[in-house]
Amino acid sequence: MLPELKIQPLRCVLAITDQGGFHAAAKHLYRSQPAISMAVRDLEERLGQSLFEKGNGKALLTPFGQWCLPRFRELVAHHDRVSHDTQAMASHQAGRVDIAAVPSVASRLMPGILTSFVSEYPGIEISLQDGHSELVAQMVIKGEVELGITSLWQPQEALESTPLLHDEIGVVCRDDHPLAGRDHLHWRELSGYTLIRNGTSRLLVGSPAAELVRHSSLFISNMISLTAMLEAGIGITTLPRLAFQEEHARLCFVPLAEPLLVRQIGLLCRAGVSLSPAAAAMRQHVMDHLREQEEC
Amino acid sequence: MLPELKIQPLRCVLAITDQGGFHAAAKHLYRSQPAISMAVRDLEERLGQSLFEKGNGKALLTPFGQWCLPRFRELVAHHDRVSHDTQAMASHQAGRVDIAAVPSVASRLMPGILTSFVSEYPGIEISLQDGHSELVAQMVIKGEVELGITSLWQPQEALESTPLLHDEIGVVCRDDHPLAGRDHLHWRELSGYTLIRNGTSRLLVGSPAAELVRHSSLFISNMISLTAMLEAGIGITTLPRLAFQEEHARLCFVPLAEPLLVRQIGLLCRAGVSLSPAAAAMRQHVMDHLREQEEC
DNA sequence: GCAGCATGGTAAGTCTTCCTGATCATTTTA
DNA sequence: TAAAATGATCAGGAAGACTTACCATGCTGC
Repeated sequence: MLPELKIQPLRCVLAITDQGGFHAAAKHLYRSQPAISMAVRDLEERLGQSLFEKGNGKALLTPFGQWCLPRFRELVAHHDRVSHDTQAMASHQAGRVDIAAVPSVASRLMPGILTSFVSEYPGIEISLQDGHSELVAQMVIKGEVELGITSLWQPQEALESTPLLHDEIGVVCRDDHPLAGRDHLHWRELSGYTLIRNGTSRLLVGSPAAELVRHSSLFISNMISLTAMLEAGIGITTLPRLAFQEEHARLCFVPLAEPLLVRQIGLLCRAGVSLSPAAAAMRQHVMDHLREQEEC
Repeated sequence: MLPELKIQPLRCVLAITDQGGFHAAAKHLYRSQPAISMAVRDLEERLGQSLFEKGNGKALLTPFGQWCLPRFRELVAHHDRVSHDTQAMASHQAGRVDIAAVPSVASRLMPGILTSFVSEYPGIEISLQDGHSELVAQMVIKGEVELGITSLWQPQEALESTPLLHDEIGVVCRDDHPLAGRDHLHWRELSGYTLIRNGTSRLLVGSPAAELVRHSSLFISNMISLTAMLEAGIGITTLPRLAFQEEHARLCFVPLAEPLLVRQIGLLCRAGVSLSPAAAAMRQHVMDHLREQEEC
């Protein structure tokens, strides 16, 4: 019942009126003039009414054509808008990525990654939030964010994970601590010192060093409080190297050599659901960026 | 650069999500299932991104697809709206006609014409205004109205006229006037009576009866005033039969037989410009209506 | 007045697009 | 495990759209 109006013939009508003739329209649309004539004739047959006056050699709109013109113009404009937006979205010139990352990654890695990303894809909106590793995984699963960067704990059904880098665990203490200055440590050397647990301490679980955390009675989750404690010389703690804030002059990081503990940092996304173009671009960018950095 | 999005493939995408699958969409659109697959694939290639998840046997939108869906839906809805409105306008189910007519036609003929017209084309808006014959012609020329119904004076370049009916000129007088009751008159019989001129008196110009109006010293343009004068017995006048209001019981109309004077009532429209669908329908309706009435 | 140049319309041939019918690979259901 | 249903793929044919070439008409300038 409803005739299917194609966009091109409508564009022809607009071009004819705007350019003032069939020939001019043809040149403007990079078509031959008969193509324009035929498109118009076909459209007129579809509508059952003439759009242009016949007979006189000029291209004049009929009243019906005048009535149609603004509607056609609107529809074509709408089409072009959708086409343009869709194209931009598909080609990573627009869009939005929501990312979650563990605090260490968010503060140490993301700034560099995002700097180059925004310069490469200026149109993409980015939202970055941090949370501890389980929270990150949960947000990805629930779809609150498209990408998560966190420690890879155990493989989960609903998640697809890509390893990004290894982050070694070490001991953090004040620079006047007896252990400071060593270039590596055995876990047994820590016994006897006050160990402050933190959110990353569970990385020791399952290793010989788990013994240490069992005997620790201090737990500080907030990183700022933790560093304050360490700077005050209250005790020592274990941290992945990434989580260690180098800008604290009085603190130093000593890798744990025995057991050699690393946390695997990886990129999470929902399994089975493909990413939005913007997120896919971000994922690729993160991987490229880290691989590049590794090579340096 | 901008890909030309055709409406049908977009409709396919909507149908797939709404009907919950390619097969269901195919049935819904009266197409074969491969047609749907191919339309989607083509669209995806055009956009450079997938709209549906691949691999798992189900039709699930990708995030990009989800982003596109509402935009596609809007565009298709817009298309259908334009298509529907255009169709309605073209098939006389909607639209607008502006008409001008001389007062006699507006009050005596138009009511009957418009009654049947509005019942046949309920969607068409109508505007009717009256004015003397030259004004009607001017309004048509200026494009203020599309159609005019008036006395055909002299053919004009810018106007295309179609004769509709003949309207004979006669004498109007009070029922106790010596001339009342006659079934026709010779112009000479009027001499000696007080003749009141009116807007239609110039129809006598160029005929032997022109002599009469030259000696008349009363001119009344307003029809209500004129009839009041006639009812008061102040004098007689000449009028086309259509302009004679039969509902005035004390007035009677006597045709002028010598000279036999008629005014030609005709339909005017601008030359060289075709009518809007609604106006074309009205024009046809007016002609049909009067031809039908003539036959009765 | 007539040649030359513009307008748009028409016809035949070619190329592309779109659709169908049959068939396949995979997953879900009984 | 057989059967049914999903979507993907391929070959062939119908329909559309575009191009080249030509025609009819109206205006313009000498």
